[in-house]
Amino acid sequence: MKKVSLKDIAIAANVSPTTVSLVLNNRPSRISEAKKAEIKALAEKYNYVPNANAVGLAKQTTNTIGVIIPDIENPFFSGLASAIEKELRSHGYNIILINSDDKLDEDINAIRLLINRGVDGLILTLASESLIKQDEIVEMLDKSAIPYVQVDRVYWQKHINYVTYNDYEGQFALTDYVIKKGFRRIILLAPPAISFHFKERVRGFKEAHLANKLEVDEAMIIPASYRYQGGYDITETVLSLKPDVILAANDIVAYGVIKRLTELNYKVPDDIAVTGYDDLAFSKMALVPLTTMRQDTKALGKHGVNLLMDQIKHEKEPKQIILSPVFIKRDSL
Amino acid sequence: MKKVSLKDIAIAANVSPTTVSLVLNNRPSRISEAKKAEIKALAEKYNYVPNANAVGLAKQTTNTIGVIIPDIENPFFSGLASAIEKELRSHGYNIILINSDDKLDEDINAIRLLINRGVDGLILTLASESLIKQDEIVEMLDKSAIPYVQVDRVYWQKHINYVTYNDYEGQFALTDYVIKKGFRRIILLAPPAISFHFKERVRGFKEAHLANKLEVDEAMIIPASYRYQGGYDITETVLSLKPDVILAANDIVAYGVIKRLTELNYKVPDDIAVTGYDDLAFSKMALVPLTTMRQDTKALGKHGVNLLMDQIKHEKEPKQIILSPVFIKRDSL
DNA sequence: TGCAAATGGTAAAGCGCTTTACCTAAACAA
DNA sequence: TTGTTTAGGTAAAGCGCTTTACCATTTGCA
Repeated sequence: MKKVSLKDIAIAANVSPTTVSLVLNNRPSRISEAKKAEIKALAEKYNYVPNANAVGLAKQTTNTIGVIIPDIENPFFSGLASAIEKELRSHGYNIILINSDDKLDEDINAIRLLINRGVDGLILTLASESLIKQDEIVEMLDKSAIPYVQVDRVYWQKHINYVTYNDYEGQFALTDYVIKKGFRRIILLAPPAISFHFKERVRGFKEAHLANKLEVDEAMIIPASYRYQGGYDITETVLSLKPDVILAANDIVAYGVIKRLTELNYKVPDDIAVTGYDDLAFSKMALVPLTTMRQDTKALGKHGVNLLMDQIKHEKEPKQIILSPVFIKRDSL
Repeated sequence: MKKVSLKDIAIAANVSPTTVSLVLNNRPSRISEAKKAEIKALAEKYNYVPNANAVGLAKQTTNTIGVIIPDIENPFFSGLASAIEKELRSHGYNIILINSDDKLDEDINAIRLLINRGVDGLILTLASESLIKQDEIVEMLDKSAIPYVQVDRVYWQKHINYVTYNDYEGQFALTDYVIKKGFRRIILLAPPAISFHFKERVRGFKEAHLANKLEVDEAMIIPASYRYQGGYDITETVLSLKPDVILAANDIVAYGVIKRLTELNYKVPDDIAVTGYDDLAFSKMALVPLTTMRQDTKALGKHGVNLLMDQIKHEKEPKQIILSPVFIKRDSL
């Protein structure tokens, strides 16, 4: 029942361990095809699995990727985290996942810790406030010489690998749709003002108005929160603006809004329409199925991991990926 | 920026690597307290982190735990999986997670694979059908000499570590509550007949009737499914039994039932009441907040991991834990 | 025929740690 | 004085793999 080692295979094949290693790793070498086949067959037969610790030790690699996520309780990020985990696992990597609580200090500590732990790469979705200390963070990362990629929240720097969604395009599409539907008192419950997404969402909102020859009322743009409670709390205030539709920063906020609207005896979408953003998995089972822009966390995770693998395994040039969200029509509008 | 090694500490402290290893691992040894303190201080100062691969290689351990889960799409199991992962991570372990699709063959393959990979331990929630081949599976596990624990779905064997919830107690409490509320046409949408939980749930259901001096109508006990679609599909059939309350096997099934009932113009709970089982996280945000029995996946995961750690690190006697579910009153009844 | 190049490998060091067996000097006992 | 403990360490092997430099043969070619 003992595990077979590379040495065992070597003995069985009557060659040196070197040869077996070379063959099984498909290294360029001058081993004859016959021996190669024989060794591979033996490895297969004995169900040989390399000892990851030994490989890691010899190669000076930990087989571990550090992942930093701002808020694992948020279904968008938990979806993202699990997408990243699954994808990394399929590449044979272990994961150290750190929840930064959307705090800059935690981010910096976490990055230090992960570098110190000797991770082979980093996948980062940093705290909103990290934008301020962007330079410092980038320097720290670059100096470590550890490959990294940014996901969802990105610094837009050309030497950094990143993948994110096109906020401008998404918010434009949503707003345009609403305007063409005839709505005129449109509230944008924007992401927090310091967030990575605020600017482009607002730009999309405004340009959609201009494209439809409508004036933009700045008062209708309200930077808010990403949380359920935030949507719930702000709803009553927003009502004083007499909206006929509320474009929430994400699905969760939309649910908060809908909950409060329902309590206040407004019917959604008959009295006031609401849209979300993200298209979370449970949106179909929810109180009111949500009209929203889909941002697929699987895609984000997959591309993020692929970018990192390109860095680690092939040392490719940095690459940037900007995905397009997809408009999803349901009942909330 | 290079990582400090044990040797570096040894040089700094002017002792041998052996000494450093002994001290930092708190091994029984004859190193003076003064040196111990000095070495620990240096390790701290230089931010020394042992190379996991080297430790693993020397100790002949992989620092990896295998986890088998039947259906990661099911929120109960995804909650369980993430609880287990979090807990294992906090103990410094890596995880190989395998989704068996609730299939016996996949379970057996997965167990083989994990043993072969040399995992340090296993956490298992096996396929329902695995009950049939219980002996074979247990033999395979025991022969491997790798510590393992069963979670949620367990074989009730005294030499196996396991943690699960008390189904009898939960179903009794729920049924009793319903009866005392005055309901009489009570449907039990039981778990699948071959499942680990069927028997005890049914027993709880029956004994609650007896305790209230009511006859049990076997026709009202319907083995069903664990899935949303299962609940949805069976609802129309069940209506011919003129129920006034439907006790679903879990929350997901309850949502399926409620969805279908709503489509058929029944009001929940006014026309027909519905209860769930599990208390999934999103039950609060749902169409109808669900009355249910809470089975905390965090607790399950935590106890499971702790049991395993007891085996691995302290070689304790096998232990069994049976948790009590908690009744949660909401609006669906 | 003689030498370079190609062919087909292998020896051995080293990755960073753990662990077992051993060493030396001082303290103590007889 | 000599032998025995005790205190306080250390040397060195080994975990399973990768990798670099180095061998032997055989073949090709002038």
